[in-house]
Amino acid sequence: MRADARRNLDRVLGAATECFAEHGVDVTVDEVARRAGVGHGTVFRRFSTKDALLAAVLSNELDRMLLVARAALAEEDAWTGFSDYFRAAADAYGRSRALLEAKERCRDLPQYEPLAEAVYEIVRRAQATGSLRNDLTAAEVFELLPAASRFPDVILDGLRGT
Amino acid sequence: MRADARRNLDRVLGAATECFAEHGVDVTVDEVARRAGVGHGTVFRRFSTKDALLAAVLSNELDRMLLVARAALAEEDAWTGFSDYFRAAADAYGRSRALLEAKERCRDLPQYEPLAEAVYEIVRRAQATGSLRNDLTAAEVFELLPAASRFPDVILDGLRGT
DNA sequence: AGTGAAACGGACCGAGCAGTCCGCTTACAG
DNA sequence: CTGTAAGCGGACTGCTCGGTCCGTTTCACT
Repeated sequence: MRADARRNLDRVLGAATECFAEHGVDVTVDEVARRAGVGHGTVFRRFSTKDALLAAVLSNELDRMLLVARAALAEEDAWTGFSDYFRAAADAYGRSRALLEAKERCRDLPQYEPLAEAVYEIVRRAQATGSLRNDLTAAEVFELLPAASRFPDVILDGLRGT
Repeated sequence: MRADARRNLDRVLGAATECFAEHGVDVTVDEVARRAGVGHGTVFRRFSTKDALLAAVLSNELDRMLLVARAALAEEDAWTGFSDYFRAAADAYGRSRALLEAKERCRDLPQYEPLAEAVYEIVRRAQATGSLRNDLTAAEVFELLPAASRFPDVILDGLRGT
């Protein structure tokens, strides 16, 4: 790959990450291209559709979350592991509008399955010790993330076991 | 106003309420017109822009919420009043995507100011008795509504005072 | 320096949408 | 019953946006 192509690819991915985070999934490809300092034809050469560009950005986010999830499982205290991961995930949602709006889109990504499994285990473990209330499924717990991005302490208080 | 015009106006408002609730603010005017069983020219004769149509629908929702808020203030127990209103509001958010997506749009409506005042008083009263945690402003409390529409009990647990 | 392939980007296309317009239809007063 | 103004709806316009194409530029290897 030519050096200029590589540089432009990086710029496009960076610009897309920022644009999707700030303006959500409805941001135009033109806006991404402008921020990257390239023509929008260049964006479409690397990512055949706007959806492919979004998928690439989401993919990076999921990769990062998977690392955090693995670290949470390594933590010996179940509640500490859960709340660490929960706060990190809430923070990610708070930083990116796209993550909120494209939650559904993430299900098709290859990273989704392993992340879902790790997260399920984080929740199961915390519920088994009684530190996390057990009247919610793992999926339900993570539907609280948007709210938790603004007020993590309130939500974590609500989630504590009896 | 002619009888057929009146009937069509009602149909359009009803269809718009349903469409905005189900599909959010991006639903097309054509879709609303189709559901109402009229041409879309008819919609635009009554509501000069799509935004005016949305405003009319949101207006109705705010009217309903204002009644509920007044009832909550009439309740003698502060926490009961608060949680009654909070549950009702969460329920409204759960039923309507438009309410979530157009929260900002509501600020310009005439009903907003009186509703905001009533809601502020509901929160202030509950915080004064210590039943509602007081490290959040009224506005912040109601940022939790989207999450509360799914899991009211979790959120209310998190909101209870010490 | 010269050359060929890779990369670029803006002109262009088509779809979908908000909003307009006008010839046709229909309710209702007299 | 009839005249007419209110009401109707679909064809049309203008604009935005995703995606394509191709003439021009740039890289990198010799």
